[in-house]
Amino acid sequence: MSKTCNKTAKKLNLKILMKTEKNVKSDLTLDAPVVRKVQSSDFDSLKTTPGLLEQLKDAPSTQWEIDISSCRLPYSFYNVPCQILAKNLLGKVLVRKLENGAILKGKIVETEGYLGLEDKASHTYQGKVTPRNIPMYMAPGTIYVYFTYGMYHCFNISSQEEGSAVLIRALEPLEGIELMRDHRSCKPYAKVQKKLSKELKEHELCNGPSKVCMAMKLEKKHSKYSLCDWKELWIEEDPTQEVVKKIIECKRIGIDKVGQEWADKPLRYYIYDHKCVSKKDKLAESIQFPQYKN
DNA sequence: TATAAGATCATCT
DNA sequence: GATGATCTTATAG
Repeated sequence: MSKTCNKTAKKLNLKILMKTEKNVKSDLTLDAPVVRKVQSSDFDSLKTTPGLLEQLKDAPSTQWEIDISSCRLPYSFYNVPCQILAKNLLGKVLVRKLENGAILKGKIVETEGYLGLEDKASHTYQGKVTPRNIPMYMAPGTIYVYFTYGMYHCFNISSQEEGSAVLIRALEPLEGIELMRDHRSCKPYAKVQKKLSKELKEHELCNGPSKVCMAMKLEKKHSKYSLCDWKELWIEEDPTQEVVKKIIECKRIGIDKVGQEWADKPLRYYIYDHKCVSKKDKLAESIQFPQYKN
């Protein structure tokens, strides 16, 4: 590295390690230098590291693949502010094409917005950059699936603002329901593959962010593909054209530790009175729709 | 219906 | 070495 580069890197507090067998884990596939640690204000340096923000590509190629995904929503749908996208996603249909050709569909009924750099609950708070959260900085519509609690995944979609994304928290199963049940019937534990104690009801198949990932077979290896052109996942309009009128806005789930200001922001959205929502907020419901008594 | 505890490990500090 | 944008089961009311 030249003197100038060193100086720049030092100025940015940016630590770049060249890719070696030793320091790169299997989930990192970039040939470019890998950003290992970046100080809070250095997210801008992402743009100057070649290849770092490039999406993975695997577009539909057969005529059938092109045909079945021809109704996918375009880039312009995702290229809007996070909170708008989170609300607009309600009522849309998430379509998953498995490698064996099976199709799974679910209507999105619950989402959460993570606003990016300012949002204390966001993985990208203060411009933090790690190998895991890079998809949040990528073009709107990029898939971000992360692994959590030792055995679960959560599926997000990047939106317009730097580092922002929408978490998909719940779906209403529409198609491929028996397959979803199969995918959900085994515990996610790596070693103890026990069956669940009871048969899951339809509304229990995707009523939580990790349940969505289990049912739809979404894993972290799917991160960095785009909903705009990946052949295995996309979003469509609801063919029934049902208008989503009653949207509840309330605080997000499971982020109390970040402090009241951000924990309490109304960034969770769900379709009122929908059976597949993971957790209803009775207080928010009674305030926003007082005419419908709980 | 509500709450608590335990599972389990990649990721980050 | 600590933690977590969760889920399931058990228990209490």
